[in-house]
Amino acid sequence: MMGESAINMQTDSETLVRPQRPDRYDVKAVEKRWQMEWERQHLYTVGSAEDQPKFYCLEQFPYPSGHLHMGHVRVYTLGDVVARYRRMRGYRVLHPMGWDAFGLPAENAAIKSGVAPRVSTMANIAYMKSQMRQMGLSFDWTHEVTTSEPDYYRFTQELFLMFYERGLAYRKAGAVNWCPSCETVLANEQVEDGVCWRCEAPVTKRDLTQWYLKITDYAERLLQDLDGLDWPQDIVTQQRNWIGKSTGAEVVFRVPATGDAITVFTTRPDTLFGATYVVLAPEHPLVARLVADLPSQQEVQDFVARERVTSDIERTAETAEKRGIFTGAYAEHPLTGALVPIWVGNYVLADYGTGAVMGVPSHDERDFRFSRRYHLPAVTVVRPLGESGDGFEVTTEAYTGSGVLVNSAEFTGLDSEAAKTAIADRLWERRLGGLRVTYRMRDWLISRQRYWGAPIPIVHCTRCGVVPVPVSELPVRLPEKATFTGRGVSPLAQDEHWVRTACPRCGGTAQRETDTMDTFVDSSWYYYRYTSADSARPFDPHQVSYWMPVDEYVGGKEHAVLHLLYSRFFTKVLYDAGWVPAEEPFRRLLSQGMVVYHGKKMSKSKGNTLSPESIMDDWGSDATRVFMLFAAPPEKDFEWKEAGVEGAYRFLQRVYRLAVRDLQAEDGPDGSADATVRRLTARTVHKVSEDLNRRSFNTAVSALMEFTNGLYQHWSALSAEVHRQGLETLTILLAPFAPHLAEELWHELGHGQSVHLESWPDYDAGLLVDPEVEVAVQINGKVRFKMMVSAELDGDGLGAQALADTRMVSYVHGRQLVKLVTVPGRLVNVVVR
RNA sequence: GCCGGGAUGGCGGAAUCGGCAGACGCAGAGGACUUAAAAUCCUCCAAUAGGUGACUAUUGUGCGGGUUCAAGUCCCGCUCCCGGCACCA
Repeated sequence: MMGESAINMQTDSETLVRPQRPDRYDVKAVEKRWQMEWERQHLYTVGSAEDQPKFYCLEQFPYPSGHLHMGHVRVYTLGDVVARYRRMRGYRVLHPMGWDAFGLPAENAAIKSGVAPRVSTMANIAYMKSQMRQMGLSFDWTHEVTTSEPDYYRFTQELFLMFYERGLAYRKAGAVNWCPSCETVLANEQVEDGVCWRCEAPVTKRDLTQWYLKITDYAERLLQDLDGLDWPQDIVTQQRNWIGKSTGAEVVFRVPATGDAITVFTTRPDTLFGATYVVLAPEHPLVARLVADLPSQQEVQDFVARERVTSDIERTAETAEKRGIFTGAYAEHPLTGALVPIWVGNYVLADYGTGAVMGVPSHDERDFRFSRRYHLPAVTVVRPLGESGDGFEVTTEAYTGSGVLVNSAEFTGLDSEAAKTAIADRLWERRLGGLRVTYRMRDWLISRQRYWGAPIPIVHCTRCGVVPVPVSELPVRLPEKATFTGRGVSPLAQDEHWVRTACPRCGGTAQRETDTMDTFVDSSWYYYRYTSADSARPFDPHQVSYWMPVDEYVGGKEHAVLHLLYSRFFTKVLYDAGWVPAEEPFRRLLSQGMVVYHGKKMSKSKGNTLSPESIMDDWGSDATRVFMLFAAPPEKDFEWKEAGVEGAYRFLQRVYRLAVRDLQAEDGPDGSADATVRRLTARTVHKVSEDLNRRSFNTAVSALMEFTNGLYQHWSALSAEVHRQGLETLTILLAPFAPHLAEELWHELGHGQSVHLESWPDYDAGLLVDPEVEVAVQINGKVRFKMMVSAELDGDGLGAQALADTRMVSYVHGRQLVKLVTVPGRLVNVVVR
């Protein structure tokens, strides 16, 4: 109650402060009117004319949190300008929107307030959709998808089954990332600096049997195909680093005492003769067997147990000490036959390479420190190229560079590169290893112990084991009621009625899988569903082959190795299954920067949030859009400034006043500025088109401002025809940026049809160059004066005219002309001595 | 440590292929209109020195070198900032 009256008072005082004036348009009324009109006309529903070239313009769909934030306003504005521009350029444009609607916040809200996730989600969607309408975004809502609805997630489940059939979905027991705050597991991509990407709680480890998607099978293709993408360099690099290809060799160390073999991975097989010990990760499966009958057994088991409870952050910290313990067992060096001790060490990662390394103290910094601490021997086997003779010996720090091999039997004298292959070849001959490529990327863990996600369509039968739910029985629906405790197990597991089911294979009693899928699975294929949102299949193959790939994808950088990597993986699997025609989903990517406020990223905890609705109320959607576009290039972060929106608002009002005045303008006295303004008009069309093609929205807006300034400057000397032509061109060019004002002006200009159905203007290329141009005259590289010349004047003529200029005399007097450089239309440089 | 991106007036930014650095906007100053203010329209606005002045000279794109008739842009060597990865064998 109190809040409401406060809001009313504010509205009243605003009306008092800002009364309507004849020289201003009523932003709110104009924007509202056209939003309703566009909707009535279904203006942005994709047309049926398949003879036009297609353009798929996509922006990352939001999680329906309840309100749009400034980041959303920026992405959707950028995408909307692209979509509107392409439509006017004659493309058939698909510009859909939908909801990434599964996720933890809805479930956490349910725990707190008792409102069912689906109820709060749907309410949030309704509100955010109204905000998008208020922004004047040209979405085609007939393609809307909501990932949490059964008619979407049944297909998410079907895709999971397709992955399962192709051997790309599997269950595995192991230590997994656990977020104690979200009470669920996380994929590797979702752990950033040891903390949960969503809630920033430190991630711990748990031993669980979980479902994975085999993204590692696609590592090489995901890496290779990066080359063909029109993506920003930093995103490509991040993906490349994440995949982390590394070329080296596998080396087998036999354990004579037990008959086992330890395989290690190394990128430096050339240093093999310097290997003086072998280290296993604490989690390595061989550890227990190796120590089984040794006196060290208890001690080693204690060490392993201790290391396994240490968190990843602690264990992988730069400063972490290298701890290890000798197992008491020995392995045989594959080429020298020497017995080397087998250690267990905390610095060896279980899930990279083979989970075991060879220790080469002289040529690896970690091994060097480890060997010093535990007094393990070191042998120098690589001599740097600069060093002469055999005297070189590693003493105070490891030498990790390449060079010439020493102390390496018959390989001595080879350079490192040659030795890598020579040694790998020898290992291969002896069946003790060979060349090998590994990747840093791990398989994608998709199980989540939460309710608000797509149930994994699997049944566990006591007789048949893991059985997929037949496609005909999809969707596996979420139970409508659930008990939300937020305690470590999926709420689905507590619903006995839901869990109990019949085995699809034998009909016996069975239990449903109670984990749901990571929401990144939902968002890995939504852009396919958009093309045919009402299809009875996951998507219509004809629509997909027509629309895909996405021509322009706009989104945030934070998804560089999350959504953008998963979607590429999904697309490759769909391609292999013959479901889609293209191997890459997003041809072109525009990754937009953050909107910063008071110097910091906006967040509730920092208390520096800005509400889009109040800004749009104050200044209107058009001004908000124009400022967003004008303030900075799209990929850069920018600081939200009230004065900046005000500037955009002023610009739009200025355009409006120009139109109102020019509509009443008589012929100027002589039309003497007609030619100038015709050229300015052509130049502006050219500039704005070029800028939109290269996504330089800020300079496009500035060109529109210059155009407006030019029309103001010359208005009294224009014929009525040029007045009108200038004004109509300005209105059309403004349409993608400020759609409401453009529409209003277009109708004021007497047109009955929407400006958004107009074609993008052409221009006469002959008008781009002024007949007279100003060229700079440099003497020895310094601009000394300028002169007006005909634009056609060639280099020789230009040089002659510059030298003949009276102002030239004082500069060249008594000096010798060394060189004359001319750039027609731009400058002359006279070099004298 | 490795990888990527960046540094331009008081501020956001522009300069697309090596060719007049600072477009456009914000802030600021002045003028017009007004009883006055706001709003609007017009003009000025890198620094330093000189000149009443139109102007002239010098310096200037993080720092130091280089290539070139000409460098914000290309090359070499640094500094700092932002982002990503990081005991990955």
